[in-house]
Amino acid sequence: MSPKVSEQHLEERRDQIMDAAVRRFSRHGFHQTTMDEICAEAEMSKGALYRYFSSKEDIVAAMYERSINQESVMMNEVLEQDGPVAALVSLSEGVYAKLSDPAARDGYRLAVQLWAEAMTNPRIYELQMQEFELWGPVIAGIIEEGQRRGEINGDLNPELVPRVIGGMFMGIVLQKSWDAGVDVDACCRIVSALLAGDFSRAVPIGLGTRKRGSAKT
Amino acid sequence: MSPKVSEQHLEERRDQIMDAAVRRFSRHGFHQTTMDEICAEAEMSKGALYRYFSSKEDIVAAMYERSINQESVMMNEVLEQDGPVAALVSLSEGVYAKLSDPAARDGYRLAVQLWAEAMTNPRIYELQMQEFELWGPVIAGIIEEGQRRGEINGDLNPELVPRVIGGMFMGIVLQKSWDAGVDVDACCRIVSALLAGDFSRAVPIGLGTRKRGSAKT
Amino acid sequence: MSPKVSEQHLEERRDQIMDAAVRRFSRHGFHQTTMDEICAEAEMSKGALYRYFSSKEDIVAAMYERSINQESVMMNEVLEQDGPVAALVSLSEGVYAKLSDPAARDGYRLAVQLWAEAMTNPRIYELQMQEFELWGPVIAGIIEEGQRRGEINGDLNPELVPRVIGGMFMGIVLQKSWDAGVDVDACCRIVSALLAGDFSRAVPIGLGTRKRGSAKT
Amino acid sequence: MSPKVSEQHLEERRDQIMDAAVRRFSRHGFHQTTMDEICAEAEMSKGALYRYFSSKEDIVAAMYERSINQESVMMNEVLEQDGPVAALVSLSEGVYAKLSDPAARDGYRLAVQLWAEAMTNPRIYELQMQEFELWGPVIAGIIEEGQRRGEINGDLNPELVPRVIGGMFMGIVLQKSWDAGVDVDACCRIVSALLAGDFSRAVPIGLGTRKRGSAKT
DNA sequence: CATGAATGAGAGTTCATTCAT
DNA sequence: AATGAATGAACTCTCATTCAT
Repeated sequence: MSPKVSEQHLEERRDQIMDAAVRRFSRHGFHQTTMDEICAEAEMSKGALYRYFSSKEDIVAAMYERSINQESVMMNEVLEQDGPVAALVSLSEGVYAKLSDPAARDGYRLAVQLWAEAMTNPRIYELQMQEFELWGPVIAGIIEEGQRRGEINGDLNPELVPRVIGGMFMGIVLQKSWDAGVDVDACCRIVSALLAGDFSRAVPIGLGTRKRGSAKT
Repeated sequence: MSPKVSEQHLEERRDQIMDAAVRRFSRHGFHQTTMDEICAEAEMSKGALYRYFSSKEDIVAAMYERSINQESVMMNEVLEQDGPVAALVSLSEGVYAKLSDPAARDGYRLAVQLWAEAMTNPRIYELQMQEFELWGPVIAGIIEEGQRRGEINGDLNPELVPRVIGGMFMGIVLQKSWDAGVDVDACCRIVSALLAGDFSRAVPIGLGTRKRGSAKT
Repeated sequence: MSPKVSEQHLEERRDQIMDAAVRRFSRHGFHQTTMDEICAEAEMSKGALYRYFSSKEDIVAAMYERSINQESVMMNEVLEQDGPVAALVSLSEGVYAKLSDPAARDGYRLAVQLWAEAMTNPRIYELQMQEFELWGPVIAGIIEEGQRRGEINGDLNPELVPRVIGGMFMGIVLQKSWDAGVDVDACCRIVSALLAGDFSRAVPIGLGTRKRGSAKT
Repeated sequence: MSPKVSEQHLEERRDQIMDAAVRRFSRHGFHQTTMDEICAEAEMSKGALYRYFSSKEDIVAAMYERSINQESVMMNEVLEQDGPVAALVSLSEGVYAKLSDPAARDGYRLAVQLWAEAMTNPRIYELQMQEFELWGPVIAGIIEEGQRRGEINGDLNPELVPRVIGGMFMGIVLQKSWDAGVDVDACCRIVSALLAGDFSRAVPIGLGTRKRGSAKT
């Protein structure tokens, strides 16, 4: 019998390390953060840390796994909606809303660090792709449904729409990472307009048919 | 012996170094690239390199300056168009077209590296913002014009539309950096549809007014 | 609860640890073996191990003591023989025979590790000398007897003959440690020939006095 | 053109490092010696050292190569002799004579360290075998010649005689490493006696034929 | 008695930068 | 101007040993 140290304790320690690492990676960068700093931030000795993670890369991999788990849980909630376009907009709103939360800052700034890392590190790349696979097919499915219903432009490749929609989000995350002052809610409204076909009309006049702006009639 | 090295020679040497650095940063990452590697790639000694750049960061800064100069030249060309929406679409097409060029790969992969770097390095951050300032106001101007004409949704904050449109581009760059196989042209068509209000309609019914995608009638 | 753990239990545990350590030291080297590995091999916790031995060096010291005890038992058996040369040969045969046993491999490979260690570690050195003292005087005694009888070259320093004979054995052990394929029995025959004055004759002519090798008559 | 730093300078630096390493390895052991200590002993910075050797193992490998080169030069000198037995004895005398030189102490103590290392490290093992290949075939050749002439016992496997003769030397080296006081010259005389069939005679009497001891008649 | 989580000094190695030539 | 040898602080990771449970 091992003396205490439950499964839970073990998980807590790992979380403690990951949380510390998120903070440092996010604020100082992945490569600029030393293991010593993570230890200090986690209030733990080096030896202890290495008992739970065998390398810096390992910590990052575990972070991905943790967030993939959390996201896949969340995924199933946001889905059911009136129609494809509404689903898309609602999905976006959910996702952008989290960007507004100051508490999420470390998390999405970390993401940017890891995007760069994924370019160069096959293991991180693989995990990044796994995370993408969580969202990509869901959005692609919505698009296909929308195209069947005639609500979404049928000329567009449904496989690639997630790349554009996801890309839009990534781009906003990036800018929010640079500048906490970016008004994500307002950005989200622009995104929603784009998705709802409400951003522009090629020919302005026509008038009566649909009025631009918030006015309904 | 010539009394001084010509301005031109100096510029050529700097370019030679920057080109080498772009290749290494792009392929191996900014932090993973050593000065030795840059020297080897540039076929130059350490001493020579340090004569032209006083640090790794300095090379990156010079890269930004170089690309800012190039882009501001290009800027003035793409502008004049029939109307705001057409201008937007044309701008996008120009910009995405470059992503398709395999020769540009090192360049945009470098960009991703620097985005992460800008998050933690004030000097890089400043330069990144300068680059953004090149495009942001231009797009904002187009949006305002579009809103005046009633062609673009007047509810949207024109200051933030560049963030979304630029963000979309960044997101595609990121994904193209990860996977060279991404079909950027097809993505661009999706972007154009979004910008042209041609992506979706909230109400599906075929009113005949606007033709949607492949749908007949 | 029993008031105290039996002497026997204690000895068993120590043997269990030493056996595990022998295997690891032998296969991976003394310095390359970690306490963790010994624990794993001994199927025992770190805490338990440290209850029986207070350091890595301590384990090695105990190993020496154990083998010194075993050898001194064995010593008394091989001794009585017809004459000094026969005794020497018989002693060698006994000792080399053990090298042929694959089960002894870990043991003699460990020895090589410890020879190197004895060079720099005074405590190990002391133990190694103790082990030598087991054999040295015995062989020296045989030599002196042989010299008295006129069977062994009287010019040779009897104190040093054990060094040469023992050295020969060590050298074979070393080579067998490197290459399990070495034919120790054949080597032993060479050793016996050397000891019996049967290796060479300075003058080749077949004087008939002593038969050489395969030569008949 | 590189600025100074001839081939010779480069070789001197490498020697400087190897010499320092020999001293430390020999006196404190291979594993107990840190790179810092080698640097200090070589009066050189860590960075400088790593310019010449990319790892601790690399230093050892270079040492082997250096000594293999030196030995193979020496090899060709000692060879020609009156007959096989004389050649053997002369070879031994040459080799043991070097052990008596106090200046050689670091070198042969290092050897012992590496013997242990070779057991466990394939690269070192390979080099050790290479070194053995320098001597082994030479001695084997002498033995075969001796057997042809009837001067050496024809029953003995000539391939294995080098193992025994070399082993004898290794065993003496080992003991000299432990105790600088060992009288190597006297040991060498014992070795010579063994090789010359002058160590013992199975049957003591016979008398007149050959008298034991230094006396000629 | 036993456990194994925790410690932290220290190992080998790297690399941006300097500077004598 | 150019060279590349030299520097040494800093890095990631290891491991013998301790001790609360």
